[in-house]
Amino acid sequence: MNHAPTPRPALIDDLSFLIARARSITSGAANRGLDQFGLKVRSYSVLALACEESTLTQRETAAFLCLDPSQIVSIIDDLESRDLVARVPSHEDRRRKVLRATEAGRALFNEAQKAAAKAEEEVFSHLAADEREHLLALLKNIAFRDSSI
Amino acid sequence: MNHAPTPRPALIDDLSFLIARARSITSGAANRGLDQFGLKVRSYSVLALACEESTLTQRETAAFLCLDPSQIVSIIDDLESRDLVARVPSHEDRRRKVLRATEAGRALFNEAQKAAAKAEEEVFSHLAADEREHLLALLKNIAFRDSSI
DNA sequence: TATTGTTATACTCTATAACTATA
DNA sequence: TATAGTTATAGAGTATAACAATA
Repeated sequence: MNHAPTPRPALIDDLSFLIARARSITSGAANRGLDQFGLKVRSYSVLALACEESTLTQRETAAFLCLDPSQIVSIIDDLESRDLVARVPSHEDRRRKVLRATEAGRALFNEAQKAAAKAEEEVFSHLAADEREHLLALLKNIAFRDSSI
Repeated sequence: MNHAPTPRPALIDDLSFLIARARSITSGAANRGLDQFGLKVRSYSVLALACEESTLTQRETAAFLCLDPSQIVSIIDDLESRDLVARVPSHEDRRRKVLRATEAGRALFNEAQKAAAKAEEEVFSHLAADEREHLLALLKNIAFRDSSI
């Protein structure tokens, strides 16, 4: 006979909960570091993608950032009004607009990236280099498990 | 037709970005699993804490979930109106209200937990048991690095 | 007919200040 | 004076449907 209460995994051992709490902490730290550049995590991420070698369309950018296509419009509007990124129409398919960072956008991103890295360093300071590598690999497995990336 | 080259941005090696994307995926999956019980990740988390051995006050619950104390009120209002949790005033300090799950709350949580676990299983299915353990430890280090928990 | 970017809208989440009752 | 819970409110984030231009 088993009258003991069913063993119940506590919330603190729940992966989803820990990811949610870690996200709250890291995004808060990143936003504080990015504030001086007029950026937030989302606009910073869009700018980062626009600075990459293989630039993406708005649709692809939205998918990569887990945003709805409609959400990305105002973010790009803001970045474009500050001459940090440009919407470049594709001449193969004129519906598609490729995101490309301007020189000013790249310059700002270089500075913003340092600030973001510094802010994140506080959050991850307890982890050794090999632990961060391992965490990176595990998270990539989750974040892109359905993706071909 | 595939106009876009496979995106390989540096952002994909950013721990904060990966945590944010993983959170988006896991919370989406959890919310879909919890919907049938009239719960979301946040109300589920509050109910989970109310079911634990050492119950918390509203203030402590909010801190644990990285919520503002004001945000927790409506969540508890909802759970209490459905007779899933009770606000129990502390007789030592009558300002404090301890959160306690009712029998109905525990019963619902038992079912909801199974659904949440099933939904999360899809997200973490690529990870072996030892990888999940390692991820858990690493995330705990980040999520509670300033905490005494 | 389907897709890209866009607009509009509504809903949820987050952050802040101020209030009440207790200490 | 300080703290726990609460209220009100505004701003940020998220989700959905519909539209014009293009394929």
